[in-house]
Amino acid sequence: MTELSGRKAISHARILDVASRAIRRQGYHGVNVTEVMKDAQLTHGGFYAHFASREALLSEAVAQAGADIARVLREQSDLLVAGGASRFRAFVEIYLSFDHVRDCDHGCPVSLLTGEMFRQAPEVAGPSRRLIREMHARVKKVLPAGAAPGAAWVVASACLGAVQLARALVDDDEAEAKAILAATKKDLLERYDR
Amino acid sequence: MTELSGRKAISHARILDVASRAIRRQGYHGVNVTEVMKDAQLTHGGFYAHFASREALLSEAVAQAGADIARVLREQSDLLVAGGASRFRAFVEIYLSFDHVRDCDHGCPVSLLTGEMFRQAPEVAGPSRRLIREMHARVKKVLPAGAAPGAAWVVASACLGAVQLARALVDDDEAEAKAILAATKKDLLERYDR
DNA sequence: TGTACATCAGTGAACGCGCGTTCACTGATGTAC
DNA sequence: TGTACATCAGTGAACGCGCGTTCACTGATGTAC
Repeated sequence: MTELSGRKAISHARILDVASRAIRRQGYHGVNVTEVMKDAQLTHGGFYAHFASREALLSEAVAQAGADIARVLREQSDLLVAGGASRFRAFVEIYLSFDHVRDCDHGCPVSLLTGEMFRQAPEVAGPSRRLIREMHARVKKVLPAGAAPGAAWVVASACLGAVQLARALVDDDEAEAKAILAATKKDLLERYDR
Repeated sequence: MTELSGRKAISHARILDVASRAIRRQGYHGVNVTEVMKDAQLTHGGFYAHFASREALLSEAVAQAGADIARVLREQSDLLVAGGASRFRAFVEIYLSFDHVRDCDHGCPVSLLTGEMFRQAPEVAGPSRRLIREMHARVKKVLPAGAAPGAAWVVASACLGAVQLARALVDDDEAEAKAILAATKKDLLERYDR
């Protein structure tokens, strides 16, 4: 079993943390072994004592990003719910927030990687698809009981599309990016929040 | 002015055609100068007589892909409309078709590139954003007159998200991919078609 | 109509750099007795 | 408690390959007279 407090395990976790941010900010192909190791305060030579290959790193980094965003969504959602919001509203407010569009490093990996998933090797595509299914399950859980079958996919599609479009335009026209988020938020809340 | 029937112009168009398919299938970073030139039946040495740099090619290839999909949508849409469909229904049926998910080479570049747009250099991001705006305008044009402001962004987001999710899952679970498309199609038609 | 010359599109070899991967080695930590 | 040895995590140099870019050259086309 992995000795979680061992020196090597600590390095491993630090590499993964760095990589899970890099893969979100720069995409699958933007992850650079040398750069990741440097950011984790190590030299690149030691990389292969931790991972069998760059692809193995990508695969673990995707999973790490998924665990990250699950925790963040849970924590922020709990806060909003404590303030009186429904679970559904909390999800929508967080996912379609301007901060989420802006802060790629800690954003939802589904919104940052889905467009490239079908181009990845099986070893990387597998864990990536898992994130999509987790997001789908998350949405399903917060939807009101009477929602149509398929509603969770509809909501997930809307959120994913809106965040991606906003991100693509934000540097060029911030107001338009915000308008996309606002329109989608309004639409989803009117239809599903209660 | 460009002599469109000249030998060089013909080669240029062939390179662009190849590149506009490659960029959709393989993404921005997947476009390889040597490979594109080879597929255009030329040697890679001649590339810089046609383009100032690889990025210049990407920029033109994006625009070419946009022109391509505009034509395809227009043609296919006219057929469906001739068969009795509304313009809105035609758009939704085409965009959310299984063929569109499968045939990346000739698919809508917005669905294939949006996730990576914010990571591109300005020279490439500019023409890319233009495609998003064209898609938005296209949706706006086919929406019923009374639609809420922002409805075009909502519809565009839904279509974009659904196609991307379906593409990411189709190799793993074809039925699920089809279910995503069907749910989104049904939802959009119920809300906006008449 | 023919000759000489200039221009043009494309060829193919080479260059340089980045990056994934390998490996001999070092210094620190742990263990046997 | 101390000594000798083994193991472990990380270092830093090097290798090999892919790929964007450059360039001298070739063969074809166009032009002047």
